[in-house]
Amino acid sequence: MGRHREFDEQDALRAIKDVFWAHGYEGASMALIESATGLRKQSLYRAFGDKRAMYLAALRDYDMQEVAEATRMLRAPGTAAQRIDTLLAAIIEQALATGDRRGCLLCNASVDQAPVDPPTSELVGRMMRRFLGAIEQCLNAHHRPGDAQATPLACAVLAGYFGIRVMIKAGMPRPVLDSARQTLVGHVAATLPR
Amino acid sequence: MGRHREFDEQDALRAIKDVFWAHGYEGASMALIESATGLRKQSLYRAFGDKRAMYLAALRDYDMQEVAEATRMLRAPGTAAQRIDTLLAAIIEQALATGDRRGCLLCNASVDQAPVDPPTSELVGRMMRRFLGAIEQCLNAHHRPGDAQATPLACAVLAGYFGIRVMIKAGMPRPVLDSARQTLVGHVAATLPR
DNA sequence: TTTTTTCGTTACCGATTGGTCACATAAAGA
DNA sequence: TCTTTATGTGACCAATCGGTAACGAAAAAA
Repeated sequence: MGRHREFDEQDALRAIKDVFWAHGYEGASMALIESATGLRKQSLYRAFGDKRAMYLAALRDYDMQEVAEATRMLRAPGTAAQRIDTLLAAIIEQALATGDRRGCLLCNASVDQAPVDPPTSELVGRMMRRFLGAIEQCLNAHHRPGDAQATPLACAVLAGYFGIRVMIKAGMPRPVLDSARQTLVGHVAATLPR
Repeated sequence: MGRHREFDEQDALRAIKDVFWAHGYEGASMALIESATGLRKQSLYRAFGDKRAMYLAALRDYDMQEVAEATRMLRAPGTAAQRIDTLLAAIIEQALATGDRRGCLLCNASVDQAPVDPPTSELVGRMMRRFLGAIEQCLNAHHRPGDAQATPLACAVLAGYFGIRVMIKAGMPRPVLDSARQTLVGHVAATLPR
């Protein structure tokens, strides 16, 4: 009994994610979300709850889609340094080629909502810890006894990742971004010889 | 002819900066700014222009106060690695001790307004370039012919700085922050032997 | 076919948004 | 002292904010 939803929740959530991604939480008005999804607010509220719930759902979707994709790149063939270099180079290249300044939704959420909204803070913390774990696992893949510990190095790589994302948003030119990337990757290669 | 302003513009600007710092651009309502400054909107609009102008003025004040302070720390006695370590340690310590999650206004502005507001983008770009120059100068202080180039290393240090600030906002625990700091500083020390 | 549930749409809600106008007043120059 | 200018205050503005109530229609179960 009852009627089925006419729109695809996944499609709608992806559109919602794009709006939060591009405009942040406060900057994403319900009017923007309506036009991005092609749906009316009542349908959105019924499907997802209030605006905050939509934001958290978008964050979770980002985790399952884009963060998972990055994690996959960290498991690709090659040395740890090569994989990290590939990931960072792809991010820089895509940003400069398309002029896309949305950056990383996890980074954006950390800066604009995590400090003021506890549920967001908790979710962001979980996502970041998992991403850190993926980096650590990547570094450990070629780890041999006697090598430097991977954990602190992973923290530095994570910081470098977020730093580069911030610098992209600030409009820093390619040489600066590439220098940061090369220096970071060079350090990884030197610390984990293989 | 004419009457003088009754309030101190510097004091008011500092209060405005604190509001944007803690709440971001969209999250900082004029009502918040009114109560933070103790002034009515009309006085604020007359003194500073519209909200956007207040934001840019706050950003410039942040540049002259807090960024200048950081730059000063990078000119303190000691090796380049020691100075950078002192700066990062102070940031981490202050954040964890006071629970202050406002982070760095330059970083916040890069993430939430630079991508969508050209004047902010331009100002943020200038500020970041100057900060990068300060880091480079710090690295060059003990630079000797034959040492690695300071410029790319400075880019990596800047990325590490912003990455740590993002990780603080995300609520990452002290060991993660300290690991990132120590790894970064260790790399600087190893690259610029002195 | 009838019943029941949820659908999508429209209209509407009070609150808040950034910003302006009018006005009495205080102060500096003549 | 008088004039002029800019002050601070409060009322007021349309627009937008996130969210809800009411409604006819569509569809699944009986």
